[in-house]
Amino acid sequence: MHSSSPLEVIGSDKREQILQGAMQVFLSQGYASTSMDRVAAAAGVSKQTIYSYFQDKQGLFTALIERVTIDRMQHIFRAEELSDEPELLRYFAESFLQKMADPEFLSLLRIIISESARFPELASLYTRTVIQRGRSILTDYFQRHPELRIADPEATAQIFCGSLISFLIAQEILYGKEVAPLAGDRLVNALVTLFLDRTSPHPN
Amino acid sequence: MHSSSPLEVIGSDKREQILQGAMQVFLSQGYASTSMDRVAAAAGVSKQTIYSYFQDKQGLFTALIERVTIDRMQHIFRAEELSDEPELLRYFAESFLQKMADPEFLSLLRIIISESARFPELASLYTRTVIQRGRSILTDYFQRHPELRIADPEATAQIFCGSLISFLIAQEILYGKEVAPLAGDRLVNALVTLFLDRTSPHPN
DNA sequence: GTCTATAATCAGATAGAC
DNA sequence: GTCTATCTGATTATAGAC
Repeated sequence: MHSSSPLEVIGSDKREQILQGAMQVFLSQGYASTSMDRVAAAAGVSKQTIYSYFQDKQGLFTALIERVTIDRMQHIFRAEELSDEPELLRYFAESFLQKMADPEFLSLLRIIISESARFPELASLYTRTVIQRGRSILTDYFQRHPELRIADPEATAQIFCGSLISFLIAQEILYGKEVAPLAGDRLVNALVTLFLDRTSPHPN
Repeated sequence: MHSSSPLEVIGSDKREQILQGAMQVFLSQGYASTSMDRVAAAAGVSKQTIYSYFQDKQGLFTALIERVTIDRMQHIFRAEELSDEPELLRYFAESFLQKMADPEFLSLLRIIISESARFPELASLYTRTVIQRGRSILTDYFQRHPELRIADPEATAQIFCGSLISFLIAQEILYGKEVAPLAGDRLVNALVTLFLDRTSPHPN
């Protein structure tokens, strides 16, 4: 650990290469169905090279998922500072839905759920970063907007985020797109309406 | 098939026995990590007996999941006729949450998501029975209650069911119970409030 | 019909050449 | 440091005894 190129900070190149290959295979095949041979082939290195960078299959998988989880979390909530405009509820829903609809994020969500029993610490990490984060942003927003008359900001934030996530699971993972299609626009409209109509009672 | 214990009526006994064993192992270990040896041991039969009732591992898994899906669906929506009382929204949420919180249902949901790529037809069946069913019950309800001013009943029904399902995923599968606990009562209250407050504007 | 024993394949992990 | 070749054990599926 004393070899001293100035830019060594970025971590080893081969390690990155292995993680890239591992990502392709693990995210599409799942943990148990992924063989180290396929990871080696996808990464373009030999198996022994993988074992020199990672202790075993579990170690590789854990390192990979931890990294992808942190990456995705930062990407989704990057500078997502909710200002105080009322239309920001809609903006949050739209951008949340759009960002989480990318294949890599959906694969991550699927594998986190799949392996939640075998790797509870990964599921817990996911909950603490992605889910908790989204919930607390909205909780803060509801607390700063008493005119929305949200009695329980935390539970309501869970409802808001949860309806978006389960929409993605149903449509994109469980083939709802083909079986019972529902446009994302309609979901966002219905969701925002549910909240915004509370400020101005209907003219009746 | 001529051994004649009086209780032989229940359809092939061995087939049922195999499915029971398969359920234990598949639902807890997932598809790829389940070996036919363990299924045989759990069912108390030999491997060859399994192969005489089912074509192969995929065939056994498919038959099992199809049956469990239909079973659970009928159990959850049994006589769940939504009458027209307004408090039925709360009753629906409570009973939905309670029935879906049982371990067998959660394991089924988890494995359906896990294997959605390898067994798309199982995911599609799940969507058509469980998800579509819940959504359409609520869609009908919203359509029969125009005083709730639901512009898009279908999308709104998806939001209602979705927030319940994702709550279970977060709390029960992704260790939210330990990391960021949130009581079911609070979720149901917040959810119902969101809908019922729309009928009677606030006194302001 | 059901079991024991076995075939053929493939997995994760390691040893040793360069 | 990286690769080729290999070991050990487990897996799916089948053949043949009773």
